[in-house]
Amino acid sequence: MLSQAAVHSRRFVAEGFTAADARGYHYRVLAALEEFGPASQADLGRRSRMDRSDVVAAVTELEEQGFVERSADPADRRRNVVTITRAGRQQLGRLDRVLDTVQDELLAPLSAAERQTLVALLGKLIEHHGGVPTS
Amino acid sequence: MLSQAAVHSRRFVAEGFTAADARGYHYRVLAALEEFGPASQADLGRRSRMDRSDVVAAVTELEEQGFVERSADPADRRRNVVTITRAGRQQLGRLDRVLDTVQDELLAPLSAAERQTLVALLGKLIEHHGGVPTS
DNA sequence: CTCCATTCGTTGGTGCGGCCAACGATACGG
DNA sequence: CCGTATCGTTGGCCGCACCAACGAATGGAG
Repeated sequence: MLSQAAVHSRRFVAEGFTAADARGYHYRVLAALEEFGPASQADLGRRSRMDRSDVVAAVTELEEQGFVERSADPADRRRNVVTITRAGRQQLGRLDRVLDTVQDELLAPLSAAERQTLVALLGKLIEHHGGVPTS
Repeated sequence: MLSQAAVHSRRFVAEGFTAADARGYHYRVLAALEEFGPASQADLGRRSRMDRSDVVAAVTELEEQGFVERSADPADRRRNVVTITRAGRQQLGRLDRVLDTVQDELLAPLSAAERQTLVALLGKLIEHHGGVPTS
């Protein structure tokens, strides 16, 4: 079952993330900022498939850690423009490395060809169900 | 990413389960009881990979719904023997059908051969990471 | 037979991910 | 100008997974 495999995945990811003092939401926000550039929080939510309220919490925490900056949007005073900082990019790099390691661990029993096949199949599933292929 | 696909899976499963007025923990307990017969709660936890405390809650709820019965074990007074009832078996059947439907939905974009491949690959992952292949 | 370690059920708490409702403030279209 | 929509924010809920601690009971070592 997919959920079964996902449990192990989750556990590995959680391990690595807590070691890096971060959570999934943090990574998603940072990744979205790096990929699309500064954005409003609502945009971040849409891009990262997160609820607006969860974006608020994540951005606040990232701001406290100095990984992003919040500033009012002069063009639309409802919006906050969130920008990734230099430190944020470094953190993102760390988390990326964590994910790479985790993925290696997770896919350890599979050959390179099998990994490719698995990724392709999962990609098909995600795409079909309206997912955003986040690498 | 595996987690990505799992999200959709989770959502589908959750939908179906809430429609059937059940949760994942309930299904796991019922399935374990059906497969291995009456068992103590600690055994259920080991078989279903659940924490003892979560087993307590699940069994209590299943008992309220009349799907299982709790009775003291005369041979070991620390234990409660949990038994699945007729109604419980019916509920398990319903949930099994729900899962079948969900799986079809989830794997819709894949051919039969692809599904088989995916299942095989995931099975490999789960087994390698010490998982219990729960169908 | 007496301790000691272990097991069992139970209670209560933590954390993460995902979601919803409501709000005041702002923006925008008719 | 007024209604509608969007944005950030607060606060809450649920499900899954996990941990710590407890009293009661068991079982093995001495």
